[in-house]
Amino acid sequence: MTFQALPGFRDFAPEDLAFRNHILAAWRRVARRYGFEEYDGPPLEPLELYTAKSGEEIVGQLFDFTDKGGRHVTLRPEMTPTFARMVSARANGLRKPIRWFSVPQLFRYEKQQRGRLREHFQLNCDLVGEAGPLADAEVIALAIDVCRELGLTAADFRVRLSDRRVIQALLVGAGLDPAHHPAALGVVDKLERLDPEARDRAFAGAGLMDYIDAVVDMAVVRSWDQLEDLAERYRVDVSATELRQVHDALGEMGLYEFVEVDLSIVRGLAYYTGTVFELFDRQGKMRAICGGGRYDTLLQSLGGVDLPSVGFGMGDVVLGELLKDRGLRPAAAAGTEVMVAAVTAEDLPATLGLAHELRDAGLAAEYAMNGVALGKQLRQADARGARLAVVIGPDDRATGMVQVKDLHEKTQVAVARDAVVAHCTATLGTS
RNA sequence: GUGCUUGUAGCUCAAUCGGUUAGAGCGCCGGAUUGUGGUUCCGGAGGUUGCGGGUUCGAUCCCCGUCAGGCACCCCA
Repeated sequence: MTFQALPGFRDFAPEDLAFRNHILAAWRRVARRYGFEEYDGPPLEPLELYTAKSGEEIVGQLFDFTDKGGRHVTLRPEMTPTFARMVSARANGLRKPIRWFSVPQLFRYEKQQRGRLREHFQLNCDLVGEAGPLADAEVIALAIDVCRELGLTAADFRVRLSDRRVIQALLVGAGLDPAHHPAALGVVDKLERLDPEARDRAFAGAGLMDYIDAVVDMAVVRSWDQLEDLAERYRVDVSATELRQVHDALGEMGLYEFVEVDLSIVRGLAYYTGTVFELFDRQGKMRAICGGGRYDTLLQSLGGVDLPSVGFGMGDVVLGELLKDRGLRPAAAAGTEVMVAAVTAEDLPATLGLAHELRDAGLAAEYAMNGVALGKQLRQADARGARLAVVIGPDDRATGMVQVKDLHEKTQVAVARDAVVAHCTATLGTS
């Protein structure tokens, strides 16, 4: 009988967990750098938390079941409802703007594909209580800096920046009734993946055949000039003030090269009210690394407090694939700092004593348990990444000395037994 | 959930038209080396060819089913 992990779920062997921790540590470093505080909620939530706003349809995408108390529960598919609940309950007492982040493991019952599993870790950053465009720029800058922190450059990824207020103004200018905007946004969201024929079918399916040109014209806007031309053609006032301010603010931060205005970005979720953005790899062969935007009415509808908000989510799967693709997967950290080696079986008790003293001093120490030849033990020391090896033989014990080898510098010195721990601590501390 | 496609050692791959005991590199283990490491040399372990069934004298190879991965759809955290 053999077993394997469920489809879409991952085992994390030490090498894999080291990589995951590498990503999550970068998330936390950068979020704290921006003054964000970490929170968490339950991984299991009442099903109603998600069906209340999204409807029963999403149950098909959830890991839900009935618990022994008869409650209908589900593994959390997203963090926003939990976040809304927690912030709403405390909003009156929290100084604004509220900067909170979380690194939850989220679950979704969907057929897995590359970059999309049934479980992933996601950095969630939300800034609540500030309606101005600098809040939008702040969270976008955070997302960019996470990627930079991990070694990615402007040659590797970009932010595609848009604003639903601008999109909707253009659609109104083209004569499209606001009631049809959600359908139009739904088509725009997948526009770049469709060939002309499929595109026409999508528009027909949405009942928007008469607006194909208008919607496509809007979606191809990549510059201020194009935007102004379009606004002029529709004789509509599209100042795009907020979008320009977000863009300018990121430029002031020195992040201009990472950001491109792109009105084809609309985001699938209905609750975005202003700025929307996504991070993509430059080659455009992967799914989005990160997505987010402004949602000024969501907290009101979910938690009852009326506060403007902006935030994003960034998963570990696509990001990890991009890092691996760019050779940015770090070498595994050394597990052992000092290998204590015994020359003969009679020396083994002495190695046990020294290894434990080293461990008490906070160093990662190991010794060979199976009495293999000294050369073998030193080879093990290399394999384990140890910087130092301490050799103890009968001669050393007779003289009260040990031999300390620096495996990187290829040097060896005799050190008094009583001074070994201090010697190792000093050597490792200065490297 | 639907369609297409792939599945050989821990990893990357090979195996003639369906034909003898399924091979190689890397990795792993051991030895050369009984007080000194990464190189080198020698040796070894490791396979129900994803799993189950069918066709055939004979199946890694052809057919069916199933499981898993990939791609597309659906959906988008």
